[in-house]
Amino acid sequence: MPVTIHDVAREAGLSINTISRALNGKPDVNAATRERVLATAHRLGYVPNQAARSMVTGRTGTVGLMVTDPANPIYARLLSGVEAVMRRAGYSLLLYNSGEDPAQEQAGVRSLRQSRVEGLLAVPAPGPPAGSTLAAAATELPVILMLRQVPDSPLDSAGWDNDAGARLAVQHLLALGHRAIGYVGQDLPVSSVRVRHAAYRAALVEASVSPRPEWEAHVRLAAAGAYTATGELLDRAPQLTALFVANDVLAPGVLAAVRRAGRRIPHDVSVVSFGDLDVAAYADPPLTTVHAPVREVATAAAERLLARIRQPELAAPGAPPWRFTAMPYLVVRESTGPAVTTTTPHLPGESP
Amino acid sequence: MPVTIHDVAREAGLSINTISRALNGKPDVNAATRERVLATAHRLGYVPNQAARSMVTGRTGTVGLMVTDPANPIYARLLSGVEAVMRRAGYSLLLYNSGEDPAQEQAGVRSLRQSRVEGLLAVPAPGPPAGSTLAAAATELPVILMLRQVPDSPLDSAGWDNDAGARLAVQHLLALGHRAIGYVGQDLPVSSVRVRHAAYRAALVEASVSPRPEWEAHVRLAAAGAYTATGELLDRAPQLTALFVANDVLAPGVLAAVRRAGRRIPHDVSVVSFGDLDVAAYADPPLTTVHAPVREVATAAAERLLARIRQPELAAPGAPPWRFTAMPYLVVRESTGPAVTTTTPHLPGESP
DNA sequence: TTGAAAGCGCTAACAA
DNA sequence: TTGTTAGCGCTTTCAA
Repeated sequence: MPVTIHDVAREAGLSINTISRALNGKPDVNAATRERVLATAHRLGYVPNQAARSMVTGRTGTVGLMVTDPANPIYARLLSGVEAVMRRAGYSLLLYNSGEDPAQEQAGVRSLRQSRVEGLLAVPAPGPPAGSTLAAAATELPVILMLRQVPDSPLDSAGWDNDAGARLAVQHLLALGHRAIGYVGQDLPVSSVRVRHAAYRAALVEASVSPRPEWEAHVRLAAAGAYTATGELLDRAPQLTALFVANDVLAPGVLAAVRRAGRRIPHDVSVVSFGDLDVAAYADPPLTTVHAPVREVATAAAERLLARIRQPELAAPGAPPWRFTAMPYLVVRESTGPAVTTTTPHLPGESP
Repeated sequence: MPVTIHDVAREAGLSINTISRALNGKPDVNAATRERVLATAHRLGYVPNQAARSMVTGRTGTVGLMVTDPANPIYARLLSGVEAVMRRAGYSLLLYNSGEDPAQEQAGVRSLRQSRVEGLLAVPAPGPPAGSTLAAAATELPVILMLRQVPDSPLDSAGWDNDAGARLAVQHLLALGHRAIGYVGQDLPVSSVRVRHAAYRAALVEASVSPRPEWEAHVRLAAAGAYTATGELLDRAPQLTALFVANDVLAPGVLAAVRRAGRRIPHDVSVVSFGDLDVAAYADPPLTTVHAPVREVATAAAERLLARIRQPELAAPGAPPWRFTAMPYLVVRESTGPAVTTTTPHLPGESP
């Protein structure tokens, strides 16, 4: 249906070969001829057929991007960063949403392989078996994991240091004198969540505080779930003077629940979050949060993928996988403050 | 490089034709043969080449999605909704970000046409000339505009009623007794922004309030810009008792600026926003906002595109374009309250 | 029920 | 500098 190279050839009175050469900027084309070809192609509205081109070149100029929830601000930013790098490199982006579902992930990999994407950037869905689909895909094309690690995976991956980031948050609270520090995180069996949770516990232990299950809330849904779960948490463990919220998307719900419980932030309860989305800076009070360098990860992953596409030998068999780990850092705002010691009698003249 | 249908044919001792028929579920294939083909294909890890298939069928099974900023939560949701519909229909999604730049939009359309997308869903970039690239594309393939209208465009489009939505917001403030109502909106020459702005003014006029330019702030960047601009606005027009914020992404900045100016919400300044993103529900105070039915628009646009792909005759030449207009509705939360009349003396016993 | 052959639109040898 | 030809992997007639 659309205009083909034959149409241009006929119209310009040349062979299809010459059209192809002229349009692709190949040498050995008379300047005047090239001019004429370009003009004719433009006049006819000719746009080359990528599929036909791919058939012969073996290259599709397309990479796949698989995320688990494109509406999540973190993935939206990730997508935005990846898209920018790929567009500049002349690659198209085929998007697929696994929705945290391994079966969808498998379907997505198949779909993307049908499209002969030259590489794949993926946030792995939870298992079981975690990462097996992506590992299988990696035998056929370059695959870069993003944000979540798969245990013992030989695949390239880019992310940030969830352990260090979570410790930063908890240590900040400890340094302020807090001991009864609660945890609010997602209930997802993926590495990023697990690592932050483990780091929270480890940081407590290192400060000689025993982690307690009843100080923790694991929520399924985002903001709404966090609201409910935090309310229950504060009922269950009223002694908590601080909360580590493992993900910014939960933070608004947590803040609302704390206020609903009649506790002031940070005076009664300090809150540190993880992510540093826009919401953190403009929450009330502005959230102290661990900045997650999303853009950095997106750019690094995308560029690594481009490098692997261009130099397949980068992934020598048996060579250790490439790993990019961005360092999160703490952004102190106004949702954290010194622990108010309620067991110590107030000094004279001190306000309650 | 990958396994081809020939490899499967050789391995199974059949012709490529039979392989194709068996794999595509065509009739007239012996059950045992089909079984053998499927097993062989699976064993070899055969995945059909979509490009080759497209060459002969003329269908690519791909649609294009062009947005102006995938990191914006509204577009992220839109993308998510579109992806869901397309995935269920067996279509792949090719993503392109115009970044509000008409030149990029043009490059994107070209790229997507090279990929022979069967249809295009697009949030039009601002002009000039607004929509000309998309209008040109529409002569070649089904195009559905989303969220923004292009004046006098013959293209199908889906969005919500920005005029009604903005009026809902302003009338809510008027009904609460506010008269000095300010406006904070983006500085983007696109219909959605313009319509909300015009509706704000119209609603004031209809209530016999003269709109004043000094009551308005038009900001370039999102939250950060809103913070600064709102601060200036409140300095310039301290008499404002309410603000209509034309876009949720600006709201956090506005709230922060209002607080920074020492004004309480809603006691001193009421705030209504537009969008109803997560941020609105969990802001402090929870934002009264006009709910923008993003998912509804995404679904409607995607389904319309599918319908047009399947039945090209839906777009009869000269027929009026399809238009889907979802109705926004007001969600009253806690950021709005009655106007406190400072010029009227307090009644005895009334609290200040 | 299966096979042979044509051809989708294009690029890349190779010839002229 | 330009034209001719082969063929990428697949589906679709048409024959067997």
